[in-house]
Amino acid sequence: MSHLLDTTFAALADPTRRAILSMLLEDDMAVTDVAEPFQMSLAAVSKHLGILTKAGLISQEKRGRVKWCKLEPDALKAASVWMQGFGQFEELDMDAFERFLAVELEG
Amino acid sequence: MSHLLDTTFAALADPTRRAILSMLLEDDMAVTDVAEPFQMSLAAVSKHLGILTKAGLISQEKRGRVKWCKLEPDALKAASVWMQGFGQFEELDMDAFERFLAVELEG
DNA sequence: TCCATATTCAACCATTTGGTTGACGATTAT
DNA sequence: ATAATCGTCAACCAAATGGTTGAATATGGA
Repeated sequence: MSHLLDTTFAALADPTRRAILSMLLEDDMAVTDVAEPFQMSLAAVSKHLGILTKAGLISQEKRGRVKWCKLEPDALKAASVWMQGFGQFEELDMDAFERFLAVELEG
Repeated sequence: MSHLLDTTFAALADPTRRAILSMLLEDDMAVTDVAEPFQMSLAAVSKHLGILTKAGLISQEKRGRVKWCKLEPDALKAASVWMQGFGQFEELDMDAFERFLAVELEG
């Protein structure tokens, strides 16, 4: 079972985290600025950013006293490949899909 | 915020549920047969199937005393469209993506 | 130096999640 | 009619999740 897919999909399951990813699509942001539009504490947003970082969906780099958050879209590749296998809605990359299933079943 | 994406991604975050989806890719199956390869109780698998059903990823139809489980791949469409927006790894359907972001931000 | 800003940490809390077990209802077979 | 099979339900449990608050750390500016 792929721990990678576990953490990726779990990270994407939360609406706050998806909103954060959408925000980072436009530009890199500091933690404080990421937190601003949300009605929860800074600490809570910081936790969400930690989860996104652990999932590899973003990276964080500290410059001075501010920590910059940057989208890492490649991290969605695994999940995307997995999903493609189930859809008639987009062209099917069956080779990539079966490679992935194999990896996941092996563990 | 899209409750649809919440439930879809949450459903996909569990390895047992992803394994079930892979099994159903080959053919429709009865609940008992779905449960057979797993080392957990039938009730636990039944719960997983309930979660997949609620997420729309599978459907269940009772014929006689056996309940058949069937993959519903279209349910992945929303999640797939959302993910496409973040990838450089596949051709970008930016129109569909922005429509989706709009829906999600409205709520 | 002293204060403000940026961020995390630690402890705590309520809710959800993923599992168990045993009893139960529905259906089929003997 | 009785027994076996299919599947769910209800109650329970431990662990994970998503949030809070207050203190702590690190850096930058006056």
